Amino acid sequence: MTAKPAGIRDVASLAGVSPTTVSHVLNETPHTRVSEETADRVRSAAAELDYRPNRLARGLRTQASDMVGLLTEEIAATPHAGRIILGAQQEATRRNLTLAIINSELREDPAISPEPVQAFLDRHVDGVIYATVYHDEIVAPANLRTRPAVLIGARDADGNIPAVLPDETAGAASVVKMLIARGHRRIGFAASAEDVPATRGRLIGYETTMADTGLGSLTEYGDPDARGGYAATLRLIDSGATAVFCYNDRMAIGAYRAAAERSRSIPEQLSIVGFDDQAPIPDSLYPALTTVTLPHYEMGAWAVETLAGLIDGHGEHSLMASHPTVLPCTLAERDSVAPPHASAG
Amino acid sequence: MTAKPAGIRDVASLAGVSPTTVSHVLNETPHTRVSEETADRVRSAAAELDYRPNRLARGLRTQASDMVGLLTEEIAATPHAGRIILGAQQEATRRNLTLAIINSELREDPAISPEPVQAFLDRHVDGVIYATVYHDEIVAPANLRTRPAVLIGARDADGNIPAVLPDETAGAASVVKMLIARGHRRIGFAASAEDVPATRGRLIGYETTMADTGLGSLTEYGDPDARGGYAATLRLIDSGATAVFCYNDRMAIGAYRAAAERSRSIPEQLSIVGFDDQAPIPDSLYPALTTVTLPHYEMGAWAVETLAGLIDGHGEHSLMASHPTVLPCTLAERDSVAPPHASAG
DNA sequence: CTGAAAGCGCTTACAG
DNA sequence: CTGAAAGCGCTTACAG
Repeated sequence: MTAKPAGIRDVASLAGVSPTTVSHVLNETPHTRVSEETADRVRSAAAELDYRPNRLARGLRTQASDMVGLLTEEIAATPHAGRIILGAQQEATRRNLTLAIINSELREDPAISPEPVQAFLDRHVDGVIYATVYHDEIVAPANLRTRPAVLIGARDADGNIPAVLPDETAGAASVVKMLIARGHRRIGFAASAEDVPATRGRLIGYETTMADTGLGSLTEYGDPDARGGYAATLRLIDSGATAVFCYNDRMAIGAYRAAAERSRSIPEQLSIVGFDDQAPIPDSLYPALTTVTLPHYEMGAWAVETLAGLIDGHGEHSLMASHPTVLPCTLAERDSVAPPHASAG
Repeated sequence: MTAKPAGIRDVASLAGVSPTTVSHVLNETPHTRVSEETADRVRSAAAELDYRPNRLARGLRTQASDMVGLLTEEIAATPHAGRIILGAQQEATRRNLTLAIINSELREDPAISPEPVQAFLDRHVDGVIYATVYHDEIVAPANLRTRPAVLIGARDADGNIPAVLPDETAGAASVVKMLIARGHRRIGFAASAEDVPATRGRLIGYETTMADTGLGSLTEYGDPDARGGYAATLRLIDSGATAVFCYNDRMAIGAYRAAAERSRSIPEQLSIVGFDDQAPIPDSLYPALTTVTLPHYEMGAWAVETLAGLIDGHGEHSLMASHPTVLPCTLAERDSVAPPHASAG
């Protein structure tokens, strides 16, 4: 019963045709006419034997493994990595591709290490995705250029590899606009002084939106953690802010503490907004934190989709590579925002 | 220059030997004597051509893909999944295996879905790992039994598949022992009423250790989130607890709030301990939360190691399957524990 | 509309 | 100590 699984010749002999014909029918080879009757016989033979083509054998022959490699930079370092992987995996399954994963160490160096890439190439993956969340630009090793590739979270220094990034600036702008629509005027920003794309993008989004609306900006810097958010928020409250927009959710944790210390109830007396939608923070705070969700799932899916296009040769490669694709961050409204209490400012 | 990569025959002709010999040398085939001189020639030819054996071709021939599949149940649902993947991936790389990942949906049903397993089998993976964090027991689909398999986070209902689990009970016990060693007597447990292995194991660890030490247990139930921890801790404080051990870190967030509300400073007037070491909670709280780290990385690595053993046929399969392997949870001591203030109790 | 034959790049009895 | 030959399970020109 659990004999060895059926091969293409088993199907062929059961259907009374040649393996060639079985291959044509099952793969729906274009420009190949097979009579409907024959095709039906082949299909039922395949079904009866529960024939599963050996993907390894096919790969050897077609020089395509139907496998894509995802190289994550220090997967464990970011709590969001899971959603990138999930997006990539689901899109891969949708396209009948298998997703292989290798983790590489987090590195200061903006150059991608060639070893993990080589491990994928040895596997003859059809393409590779490199996912990072820390760099502006990376420089790809030579061996990565031998195959279709796509970047998540960084752009290619040489401008040859398509990349996808979250639209941090628009995300921050949407927060400020929402706060203004609710009636806030004195909107403080608890910024991070780290020099990474996220800090710059969010700060720009905040500042330009404030300026565009004729509002003065109110920025205090702190470390991008609860302690930094606490200190920055204290100063922001003392400067008369009715709403505090935090660089990230971790800072928002500290903002809540600062509000409690200054006896400001949230959201009635102080509105707070975070960024990242980093589980379990927003739902662990009381009231639940209004924040911004990063398009991690979407970036993962985009990467596989784009890679598949490159592999199939629809490569507007150069077009895409010159302008990184930017995916929207979406506002996740929960309970930490209300109109300002006193009409300050 | 970027001509097609060297094949085994290129190496063979450069070294002046047959492909057979190249294969023997490079794979160090046992029971095969090749003169050192010839072997050296082969190795330098391979190095010179930067020969990388085609793993697909080898797999077709040897009927082994050197690929293992990791099936994660709703990878995105758990913030810990990343470390399981990391452990599995690193152990796989160490063994020259490739890790493929497929996510399956979270299901109430304790039966593993056969489809994702089939997707792996079509790929001819050498073995599959099924990782879940929610079930007691799972029932494996028939197609999983055709290949070496290993479970993370659940045991096999039929007792045929080796499994690995965190030692929740011992982890909880170690917390209680530590608290007792610090001088606490009235140690409260903020428990969860959810019926999953983790809730049961931690409660048992708490209760038996208290009982073994002749201490009465002090348990309050709540939802396993910040709000639940808040309510339970309030009751625990009112019952005179000098230390509160929370079922998980999310409850500990609420415990901190409860302590603030009752004007108990942490850790001087109230010690708090969590469980899970769920980033970014412990370091986002002030003072930083002492908690328990789950062996996620280790379970991932164990799974690949065990699977590799099964694949190579060192299968004490049945022995292992009957008794799930249990890996220790380790105490992560930070700043939320101190000796009790007043010698209560 | 269908099939015989070659070949993808390896490994492995087997023979010498 | 070394090599010729077969074959893993497919796909794909090519021929008819």
